Amino acid sequence: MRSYQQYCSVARALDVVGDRWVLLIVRELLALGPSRYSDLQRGLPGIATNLLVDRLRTMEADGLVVRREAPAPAGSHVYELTPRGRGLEDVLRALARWGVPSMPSGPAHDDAVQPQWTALFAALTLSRAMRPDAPLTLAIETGSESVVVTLGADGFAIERGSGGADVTLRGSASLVGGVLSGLLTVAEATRSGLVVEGRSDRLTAVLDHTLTQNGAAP
Amino acid sequence: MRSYQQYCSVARALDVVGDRWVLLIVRELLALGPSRYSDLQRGLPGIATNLLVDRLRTMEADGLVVRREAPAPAGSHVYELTPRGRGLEDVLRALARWGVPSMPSGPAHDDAVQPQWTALFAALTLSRAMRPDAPLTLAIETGSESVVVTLGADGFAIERGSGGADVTLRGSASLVGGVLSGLLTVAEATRSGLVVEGRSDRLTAVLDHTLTQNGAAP
DNA sequence: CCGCATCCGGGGCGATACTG
DNA sequence: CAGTATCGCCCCGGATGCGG
Repeated sequence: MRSYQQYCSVARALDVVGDRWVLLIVRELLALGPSRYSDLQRGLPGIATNLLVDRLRTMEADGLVVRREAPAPAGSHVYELTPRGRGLEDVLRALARWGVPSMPSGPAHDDAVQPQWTALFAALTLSRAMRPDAPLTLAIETGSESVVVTLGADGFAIERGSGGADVTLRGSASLVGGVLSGLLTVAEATRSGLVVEGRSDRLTAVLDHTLTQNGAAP
Repeated sequence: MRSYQQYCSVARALDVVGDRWVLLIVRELLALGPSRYSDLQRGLPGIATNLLVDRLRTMEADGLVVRREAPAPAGSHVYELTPRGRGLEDVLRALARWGVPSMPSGPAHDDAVQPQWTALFAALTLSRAMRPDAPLTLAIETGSESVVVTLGADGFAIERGSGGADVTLRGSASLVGGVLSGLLTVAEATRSGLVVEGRSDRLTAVLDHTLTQNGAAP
């Protein structure tokens, strides 16, 4: 991106992350951790292949990602966030929160829907409210795919699959998102077709804690 | 901006604020309040006139700004943030913080430098640490222009000029910014040429409070 | 002078095809 | 699987013009 040439930390930040797709690439890497090129393509429907490569190269030069040899047997390599790149978590959290009012309308007919996006929203907004001693695993199933989020006070992890979670949320992405953002209560969403399995009490406890935290502290 | 067409609140947010210059326009309106077209041009060196109009129209359609008749005698009109637009304060705060590591190098030879940018940084990062009963007015003089920031627990205000503030910071933007971001102590910056006048003790108290708040809270 | 509108050149971006 | 190459378009930047 062309620099704004302004000695302002906001402008400087945008010089690096203001380019199209950059923050969404960070989103994918933050959600799913070290990822291969094709994994990123899956999570970024609509991106052109040349742009994905371009962005990854630039982000590597800017110190946001590193390209490493893949672990274990795979002969390929993976892209991974650096600490500097992970520092964008606060930016993504702010954007994710600000974007909430545009979500209740539901996905347009040609919008892509992927569960790790909802999972990351949960991780970004709920992780801060976790008790240090009681992590929570949450399965999110929107459409045919599903992921499991592990929420802890010290961070989070998201993995594809649906292995034994404490709670499972199954239904349309807007219902699941509505519950996670506090716009809908679990009871309301259930009435609208959301399926909740497992320890729903633990989920509502975290949601309540998050809401009071945001409502009380200015 | 072309939509990402992803049902993700981050992508939705970027559909609205991801266009070039949009967040910097928000920065200017957040810093200086209702502004005329030419005021915005002053604060956004490098923007083309057609782009500024384009962005303002789009932002108006998206509900970020409103165009009002100018108050008092002026026959013109002003642009003002809506509550939705002001909601981007958290996004700007996160970006401003993330951009700090790119500031100590100082402005490049053709970088623009304007005091309200430094003032907004101070407002965004320090306002949260203010005691409810003790607002602080801070004059910032970098180069020939100067502004006064009023920091309160409930918000902030920035005005051009230099009328009687509690504290005055005069010097290069990187020294002033270094102190405000906590990278330099007042003593260190003073040794490097920063001039501090007035109640520097009240400034250091707020800075200390901010640092401990960010250092302690996870 | 302020607040735009118009025009034009260049580059970023999007879609597809192709290759090691 | 992980990119490279190509092409067309539209966004962006810079300049100029113009009405109130």
